[in-house]
Amino acid sequence: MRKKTTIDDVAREAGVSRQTVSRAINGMEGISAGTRERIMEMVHVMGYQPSRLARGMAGSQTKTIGLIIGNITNPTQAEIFQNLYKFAEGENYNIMLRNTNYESELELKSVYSLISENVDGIVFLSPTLTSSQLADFEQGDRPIVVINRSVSAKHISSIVSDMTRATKSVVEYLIGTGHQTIGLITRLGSLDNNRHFCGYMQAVKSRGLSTSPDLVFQNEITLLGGYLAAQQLLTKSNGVTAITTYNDLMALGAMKAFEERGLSVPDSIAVFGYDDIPYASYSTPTLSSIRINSEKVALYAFHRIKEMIAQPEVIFPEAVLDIDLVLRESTMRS
Amino acid sequence: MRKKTTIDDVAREAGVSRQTVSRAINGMEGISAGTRERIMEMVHVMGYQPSRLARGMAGSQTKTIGLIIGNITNPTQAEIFQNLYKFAEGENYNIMLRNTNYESELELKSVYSLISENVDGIVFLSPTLTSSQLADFEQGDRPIVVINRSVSAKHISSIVSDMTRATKSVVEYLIGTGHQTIGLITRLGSLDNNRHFCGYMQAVKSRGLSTSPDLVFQNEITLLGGYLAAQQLLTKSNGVTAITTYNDLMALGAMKAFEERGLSVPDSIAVFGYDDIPYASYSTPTLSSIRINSEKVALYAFHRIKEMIAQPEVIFPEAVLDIDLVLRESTMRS
DNA sequence: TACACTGTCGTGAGCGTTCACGTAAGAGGA
DNA sequence: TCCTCTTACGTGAACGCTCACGACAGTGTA
Repeated sequence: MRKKTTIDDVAREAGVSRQTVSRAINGMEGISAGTRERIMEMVHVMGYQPSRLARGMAGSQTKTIGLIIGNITNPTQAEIFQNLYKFAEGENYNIMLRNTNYESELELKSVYSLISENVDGIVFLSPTLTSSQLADFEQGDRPIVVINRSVSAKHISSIVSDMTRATKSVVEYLIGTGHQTIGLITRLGSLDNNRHFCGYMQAVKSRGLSTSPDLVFQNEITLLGGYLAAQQLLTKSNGVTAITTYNDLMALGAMKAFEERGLSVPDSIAVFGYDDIPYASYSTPTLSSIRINSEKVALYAFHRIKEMIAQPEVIFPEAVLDIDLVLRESTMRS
Repeated sequence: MRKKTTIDDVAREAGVSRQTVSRAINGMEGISAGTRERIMEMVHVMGYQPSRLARGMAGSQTKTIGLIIGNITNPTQAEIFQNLYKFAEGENYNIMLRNTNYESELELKSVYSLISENVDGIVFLSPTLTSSQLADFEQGDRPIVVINRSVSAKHISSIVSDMTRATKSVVEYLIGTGHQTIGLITRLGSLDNNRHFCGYMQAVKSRGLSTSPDLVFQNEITLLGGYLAAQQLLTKSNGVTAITTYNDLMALGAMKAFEERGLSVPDSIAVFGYDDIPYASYSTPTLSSIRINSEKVALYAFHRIKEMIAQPEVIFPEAVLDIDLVLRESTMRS
């Protein structure tokens, strides 16, 4: 079993002290250009790589940020992770992932587990916990960035793509193209806390359309969830001619249910998704959706968490990101 | 800034030594039931959580395994990760993810970065590196489990779902239903190392069908990759009536290209996917595919890596997992 | 009584870094 | 010459655990 080379090995070989090697590899001041070069050369030759564990122990930061994610198989969340990972990797940061399956208990537990992992900060990407739950709990002063939720609390900062406004636009668009009865297929959980539902209600009310519990269907945020919700919708004869869904997966599931019942999309029923996942432009019919710039979301989140780590006392304002309506076949009126 | 409670805090409060607390929380021997209970009570009250960093420093293991993944937005890889995460979480193991975008240089770099992270073992889930590349490199004696590749080397063990055999079955099935000219849409990279291609060739040759470079198309393992490959296929008038694809994403992309050209699937051209992602049963037409039991793959990989960590000298045999043909509309002959 | 053994607990060292110092040599000014 | 300041290093401690011991009481055996 070959021993790992340590900073002491390098120091001995280079004929300097441990601390000088540290200064060299961390680009600190108080070292001459000559010695730095000599040390870096030696580092390269010996294949020395500093241990993250020891660095975390001794230093104040671990250069690791935790990411709590609802479900990594969700294409949008996966894409945000991928982008976040890309940025983090570029600055030698580490991402420690926690997959919670949207279970609120597990999400809370994950926060503590990440803290025991000594992460510098936590990014929260899951719609499960309510804003007040997030604001309430003790996170040991570690900065938290919450994506897609407005949370106002110390050490917590938000990055939101305004789903309420986006959904309002969607519903208004559907109304504008002549739809009078619009159904809502959304995620499980309290509706008060559901930005999708809120946007829907705002649009429906402002246009004076009828709102009925018979138009709202909740299920899991998956293909199957959308499929089941749509089946349920079809059991009610409520005259729905268009639906807005919580995300594209639910929309695609719903479209399958409609197809199986011989209902053509968009002629019999129009379907509007959310997230604009890659499948949305490959389905039949192609799916209208809301485009989220996941790279931008990730970039903002990464910058924000870094800022918060560097300046723990500063309170940062909520960042709001643009979204775009992408119109495709599933809502085209012939 | 509230200080974290350490093992010493707990020891002082419980009136025992540090080591006794360690014995209690790690379920070690040499401690009476009474003291253990008293300590655990105190641990709970004080909300003590051992630091993974310190454990890693002091102990021989970090309880962390690295996972090198080609692309987390790929549904199958995401699902395998999710399952691996589930098993790992259950045994208080940590997964450290590396997303490589199939770039071979990044994959090699990731191995070293994971080693500097002091992981106990590495699981490799990406088709990019060849078996010999994997077998060759120095991993500092850390055990490696490679999924979907046969590698025979010390400290490296394989879990494969036999893609060669599965693809052979697919092509034989297509031939059995009357297809004479079968196209192949597969990933980029050398074909020698491509198990999909090998299975295809075995079937085609054994049945005495024509094999031509005009029947093989390579592109990225994505929806777009499949779409582009299919477009290319359509430029050649090669009489293809069925294709087998490297995965479902490519199949779905290809189906879109066929649809755009007015070719109906399966009547004009049959399409067979691979992986059986959730969306395969929601597309129009639904997609025939190969089902991989990703939970089983993850379970095997996790057990294997644990075995290898525990018994570094033992050489484990390759594990081969079953696969199933799932027949759906995209290959139904009317 | 003397001895070995077993169960329960404590002690010191060490993991590989960074941090807050201390120190020595040389430059510059009065 | 003496003092101060700056540059370029080195030194000990600390981070929070585990590991390999050592110690001490109680029990059994000759």
